[in-house]
Amino acid sequence: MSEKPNTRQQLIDATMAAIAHGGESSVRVSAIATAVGVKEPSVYHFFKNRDALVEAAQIERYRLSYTEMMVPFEMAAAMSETREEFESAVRKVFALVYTPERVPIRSVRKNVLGAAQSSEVIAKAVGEINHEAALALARVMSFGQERGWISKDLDALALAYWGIGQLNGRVIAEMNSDLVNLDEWDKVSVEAVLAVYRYKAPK
Amino acid sequence: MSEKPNTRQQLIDATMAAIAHGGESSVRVSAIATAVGVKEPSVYHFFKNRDALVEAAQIERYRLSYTEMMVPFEMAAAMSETREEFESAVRKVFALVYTPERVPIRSVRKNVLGAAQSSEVIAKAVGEINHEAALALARVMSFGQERGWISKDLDALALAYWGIGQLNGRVIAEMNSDLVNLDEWDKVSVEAVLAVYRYKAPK
Amino acid sequence: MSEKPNTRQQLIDATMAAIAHGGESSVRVSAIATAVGVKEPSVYHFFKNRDALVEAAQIERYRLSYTEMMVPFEMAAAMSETREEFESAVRKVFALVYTPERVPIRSVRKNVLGAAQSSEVIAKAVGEINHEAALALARVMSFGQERGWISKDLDALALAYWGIGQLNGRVIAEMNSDLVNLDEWDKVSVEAVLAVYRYKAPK
Amino acid sequence: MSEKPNTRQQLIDATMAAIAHGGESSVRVSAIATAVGVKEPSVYHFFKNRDALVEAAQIERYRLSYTEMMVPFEMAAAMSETREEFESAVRKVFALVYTPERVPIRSVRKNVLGAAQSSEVIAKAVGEINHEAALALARVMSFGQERGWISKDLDALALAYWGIGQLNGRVIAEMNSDLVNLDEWDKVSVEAVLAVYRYKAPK
DNA sequence: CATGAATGAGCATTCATTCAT
DNA sequence: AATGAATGAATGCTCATTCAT
Repeated sequence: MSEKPNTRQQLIDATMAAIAHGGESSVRVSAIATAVGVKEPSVYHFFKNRDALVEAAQIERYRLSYTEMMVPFEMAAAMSETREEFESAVRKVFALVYTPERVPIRSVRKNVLGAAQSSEVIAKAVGEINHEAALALARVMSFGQERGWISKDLDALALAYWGIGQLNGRVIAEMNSDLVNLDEWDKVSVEAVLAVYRYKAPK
Repeated sequence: MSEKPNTRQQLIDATMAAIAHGGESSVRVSAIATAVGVKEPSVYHFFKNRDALVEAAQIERYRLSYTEMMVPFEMAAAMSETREEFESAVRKVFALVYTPERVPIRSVRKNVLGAAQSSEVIAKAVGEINHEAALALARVMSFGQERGWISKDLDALALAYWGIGQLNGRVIAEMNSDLVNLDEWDKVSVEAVLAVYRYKAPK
Repeated sequence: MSEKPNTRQQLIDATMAAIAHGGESSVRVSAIATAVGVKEPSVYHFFKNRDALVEAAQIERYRLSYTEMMVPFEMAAAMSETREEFESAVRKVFALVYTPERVPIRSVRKNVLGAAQSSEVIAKAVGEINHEAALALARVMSFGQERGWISKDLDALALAYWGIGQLNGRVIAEMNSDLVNLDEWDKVSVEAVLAVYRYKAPK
Repeated sequence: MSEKPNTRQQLIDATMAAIAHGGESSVRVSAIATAVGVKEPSVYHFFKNRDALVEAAQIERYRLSYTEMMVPFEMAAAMSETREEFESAVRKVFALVYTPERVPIRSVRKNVLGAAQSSEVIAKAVGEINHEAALALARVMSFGQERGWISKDLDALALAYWGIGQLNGRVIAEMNSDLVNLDEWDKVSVEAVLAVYRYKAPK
């Protein structure tokens, strides 16, 4: 009893798949329509034009890449009682995030980020999503600062943005996973995170 | 002795400019030809097709974005004598790199990185360039490790890749420069770098 | 009730005319579209590409060249009662077929036959059309054999193919109609046909 | 010591091969040049333009297809002493000509014939070659007529043209060699030839 | 909601040919 | 005899988009 056509969502899904496959500019309205099993003009019932469709898909892609990622961090922090537990939680979250299965998710972000350059709308949406995520993470940072687990000499929001940036930095290493030892990279990253949390400003 | 036509290089230059202006998909073979002062068919004398031209240009763009960046770091390290001098050098290099004028350079990299997803050729070239840069940086890391300025408990190459990744992480903050304080972000980043250099593995 | 656009057939017709005029390679998609009164892209709405259009037209040309030719033979044979009448009918049919007005029709066939060499699709279609015609003619041959007007020592289908081949053989003479007496050629051909019908295998 | 470049002949050979492969219109000057190991401009040293090259190749193709074929017939006839020997010789020659190895040769002719339609020059050359062959064959016919082996009621030249036409007629059967029994076809053809040689005009 | 038919607006690409070297 | 570089002249084809049904 769930035979809803829901053509609109299917179009977005097909577009997301197309983008994942060949990049934004490889999206063909005709191909999307065919993939969903409708004809081209139907696409225009749901989206003003090709760009609107692509934007919707890109934003959806970016959003999905986050929701899968931020939740555990908030939870892990909330459940910690001591600095040791907190640090252990941080390590676990990063171990989870740096898992091979997450590579395509980062790939998505790398891609949408590139697309943002030529689309105001996407850039704006991406910025908002990033900020939303950063704010959520900043709350965790503040929580840690209050507990004394994170240095109060650093700005919580900046810390959050920087933390998210860690993930983006990994894509470069991932592109040469045969040349760099990703485990070592992860170690550097996690230790850097923990080290900076412990940072003390010189008097 | 500057009368060489060198049409090929001019075509690449014009394409680089076009990409910088409107993105990869905005490149028009005819426009490139016109810009260089030749006719379209001549483009095909030097490049198999439009894609080959765009690839050559993207790779060149990426390469240029690095050469402007890596040199000072190597020099700064080589001139240090003490840990204090080294750390001071690191701070200066990052201050230089995180300068507003460098934003467009990172933007280029973000962009080519996105393009790499749909082009094997570009992905390969980008990977190679990254690795070349990472190797150069790894030499600096090793140098620092020998001097005792950088922890020997971390892999030099991983440290290098991670260091380069810092720059990529900044683009996310740069997209919301009105919401995050970039100076704070830079502080987090630099302190993280220095902190991780000083890392000591637990016994 | 003649308001049907039937653009597809019109495109084939225009292409047939174009081929007849300047050969297969003279076909211009734009010219065809203009002739039919539509724009170029519409051509691609009905045919995958130029080649598909040309193929369709060539096959149609070949098919038409036959339908104009086979019918009378079947009728003539069916109406004969005696060997004399049959032979007289054969002479009349050949007289009709070898008429100067038929030269262009043979020319079409010669032409399509040449085209078949570089197109699998055309070759296949031509083969089928030939066979269809040969089968029809073979029925006439069998009919004649049953009546005792045609030798049973020869294969009906081979006779049919050979009979059709007579027409193809004439094109060579037609190319030098100033040097050969075509009436004499026709006489040889018809007498050969009748003579072979009367063939008796040696004991 | 036979290292003559003889580029000209090589160009013709390469062109003949190209035509055999994809038809006249598939000939690309660049491809021909590459095949021979020179650059395009060199082609223009030897031929005024592409058409001149193609014509030379087509005529060569057609000529070659004949020289391989006519000689044995003349010889066979000249060596006969009686009608029985002559008929036996005719059978042998046709058996030789209708051999599977000759199929591609007829294919060449079918092809050049098609090409002749769009080129005056080729048409003229083909006509001349045909006529030359027909004249040679007509001499054999006359020889047979003098000996009383061939009906004097038929024109020698027409007989010659018709005889050559037999070969052209076979191509249609050859295109469906899986559907027609070519041996039967050959039988029809040879018996028709011999029967027409024995033709007697009604008084 | 859906689509067959049609099109405006480009654009990449091919290819024969020339010419200075 | 050969060629690197360049080009004039087309031409096939793509693709987003519209609209009547």
